[in-house]
Amino acid sequence: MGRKPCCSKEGLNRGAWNAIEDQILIDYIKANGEGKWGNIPKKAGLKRCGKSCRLRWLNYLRPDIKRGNISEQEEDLIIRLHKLLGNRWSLIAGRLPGRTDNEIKNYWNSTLGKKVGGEQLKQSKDQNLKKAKTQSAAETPQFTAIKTKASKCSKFLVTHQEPYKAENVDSIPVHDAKLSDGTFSTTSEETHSVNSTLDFDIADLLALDISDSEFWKSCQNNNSIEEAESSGVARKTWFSSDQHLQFSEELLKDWIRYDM
DNA sequence: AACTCGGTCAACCGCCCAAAA
DNA sequence: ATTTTGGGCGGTTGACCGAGT
Repeated sequence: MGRKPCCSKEGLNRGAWNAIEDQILIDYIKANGEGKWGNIPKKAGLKRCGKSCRLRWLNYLRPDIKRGNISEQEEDLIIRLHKLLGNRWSLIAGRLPGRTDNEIKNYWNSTLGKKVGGEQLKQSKDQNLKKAKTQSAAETPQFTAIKTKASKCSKFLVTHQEPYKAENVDSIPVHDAKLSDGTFSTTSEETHSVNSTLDFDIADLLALDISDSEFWKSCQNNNSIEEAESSGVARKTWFSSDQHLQFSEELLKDWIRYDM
């Protein structure tokens, strides 16, 4: 029943890699490039499963890997992205050059999770105290993090969750959100081309949208987009006439690594 | 010195999805 | 259209290490 394993486990080394195995793998990938992981053990003469080779290379041996000493800026970005994307470690890692999903996941589980969890607990206690004191109407969260399952679709239907009543948009079709060259499909001049290595998916789009919470809140408070705009709150996301998602340079710089 | 405990992190596991057959 | 395969992902495990007793 179920899938057969990626390779026969018999006669294969397991556990920690040694320096000789590392060197064999490095030499092989330098000569032949990444990919075809299943063939590597046989061709390189490694007694390792292909998956194990892939993992060792991607998480440890790759030359562009940054190790340890996660800076305050990186930490802050991880926290913010985690708030938006949940445990989407590979997506989060994709915004942190040189960091791997495994490293970020470990860092979160060992350090940040507790830190953030502790702060959230404190904040929620403070909030409850405040609520009890003021007896004010419960503050309903308008911009909750949406946890999605990883999707590699190229076409999405994004349900619009913002209180954006002025145009009465219930759903925004986003066509060909990621084209083969990594750009967005739109005719607008406002479009920014993004680095083709980015894996833009539904969570990214939602994350961008949620990031504009200040503007949408202002819309709700002012009951119109025009008043929100004139009140000086910067708008970071919008939809063009053909209903393609657009986003400001400011927002891109904030969240996304990109090439202009 | 010996032991326990908790934190860290590399590695493994099983599942999922898309591409290939 | 269906099955198989390869690769990617998040969750979990277990070895290792340092601090505390």
